[in-house]
Amino acid sequence: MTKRRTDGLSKELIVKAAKELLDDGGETALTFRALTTHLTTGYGAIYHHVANKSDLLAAATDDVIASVMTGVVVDAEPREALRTVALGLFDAIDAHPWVGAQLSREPWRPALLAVYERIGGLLDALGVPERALFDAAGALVNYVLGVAGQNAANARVLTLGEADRSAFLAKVAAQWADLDPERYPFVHKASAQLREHDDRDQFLAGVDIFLAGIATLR
Amino acid sequence: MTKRRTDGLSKELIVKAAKELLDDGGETALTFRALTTHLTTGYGAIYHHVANKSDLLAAATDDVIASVMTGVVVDAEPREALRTVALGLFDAIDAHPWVGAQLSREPWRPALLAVYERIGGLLDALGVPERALFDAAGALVNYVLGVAGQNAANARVLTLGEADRSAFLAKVAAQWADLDPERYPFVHKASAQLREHDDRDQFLAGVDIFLAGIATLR
DNA sequence: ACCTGAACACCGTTCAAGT
DNA sequence: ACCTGAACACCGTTCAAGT
Repeated sequence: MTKRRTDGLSKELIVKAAKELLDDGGETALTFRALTTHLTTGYGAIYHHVANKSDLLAAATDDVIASVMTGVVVDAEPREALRTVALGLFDAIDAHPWVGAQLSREPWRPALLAVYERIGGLLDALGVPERALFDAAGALVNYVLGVAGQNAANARVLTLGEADRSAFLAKVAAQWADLDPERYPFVHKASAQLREHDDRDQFLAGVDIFLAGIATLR
Repeated sequence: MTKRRTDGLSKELIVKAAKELLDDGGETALTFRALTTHLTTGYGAIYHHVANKSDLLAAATDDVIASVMTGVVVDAEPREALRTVALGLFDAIDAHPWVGAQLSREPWRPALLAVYERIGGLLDALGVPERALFDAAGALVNYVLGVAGQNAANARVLTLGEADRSAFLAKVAAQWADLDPERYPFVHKASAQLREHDDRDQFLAGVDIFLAGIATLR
């Protein structure tokens, strides 16, 4: 009954609106009701362009990953390029935490395909022998997505309730420190480092451990 | 109006029922309605023992991980024990795919704490220098959970629609093979290995790459 | 203290009807 | 072909009322 859209709707427009809702309010903010308001349209119009919510989330994820994959410069030598690509993914998922949960859902989607291609290609350029290339790429991709997803989960918790990162870390670190050193020697000892650590640095340290391990495959 | 429970309800009983629903029907099968039927009780009775659905999922996850951590034998030398623990987690998440999505949600929960303690302790026993221990443990835990989660996502897809694993892998491998070798040289080449690979073996190969990388930190 | 179940405020998705 | 919005079949959660 209200006025009809004059400009045509499209999947791109819907995905763009979905990304805005997700970035602003997290995964729970993406509802078809919010979308219809945002786009001043009806449910059917949206369903005419996307199959369902899952399809919409996947398309939004593809979008974010694709822009990382095309945006990152890789004219550096393979080792440095790998670190750059990994950091690019880390930062993108940090900026769009909802991507983290999505990536592990449908590994055959364009998003992950591009990631495998880029990382596999760079490992090849690094001189990893062909027989080990598939396993090495799989392991590295999974590490990158695993950490990034975990980090995104933390980011989600922070935006929801907690005041700020350092206060949150201090709280968890205090819990770790309070644990019985007899039963939890490692976690107890690690509490100080937990409080002070930088997620990005630790992520990169892991990438380096990986690359060092891969170097032994030669 | 129907007859009242005579035996008392408890959080343990609720968590047990939740695990059964999750194992049988996946994440979507866990609803409070299904729980009330399963336990022949009302909503309020459940909410009297658990705070909300998220709390219930976390408790069920803690349960699964705890039984892996106590069940796995670790009198082997550290390197072998690490592989055993990693495989135990992999198999548990494979058997309970819903755990995969949960683990990355609240890293300060008992479940992840126990994992960090075990893996950190074994890395310590392996001789990783103290300054590198925190980063190494973080990286390895994230790798293990990342792969396991990804694997669980695949398992979820398989139980939902696809006939069987090899048919599914063959389909995705065919898609990879069809890609333009100019644009996707790595993925195109890797399609044969994708079709034939064993998830468990590839997972262990990744753990070994990691341990090799960690060995260089000495 | 523990349990019951109607009710509330949401969801995703469908579909007859419009242009 | 594309869009509208009422309606349907679900959710998680609350809460007055019971024992």
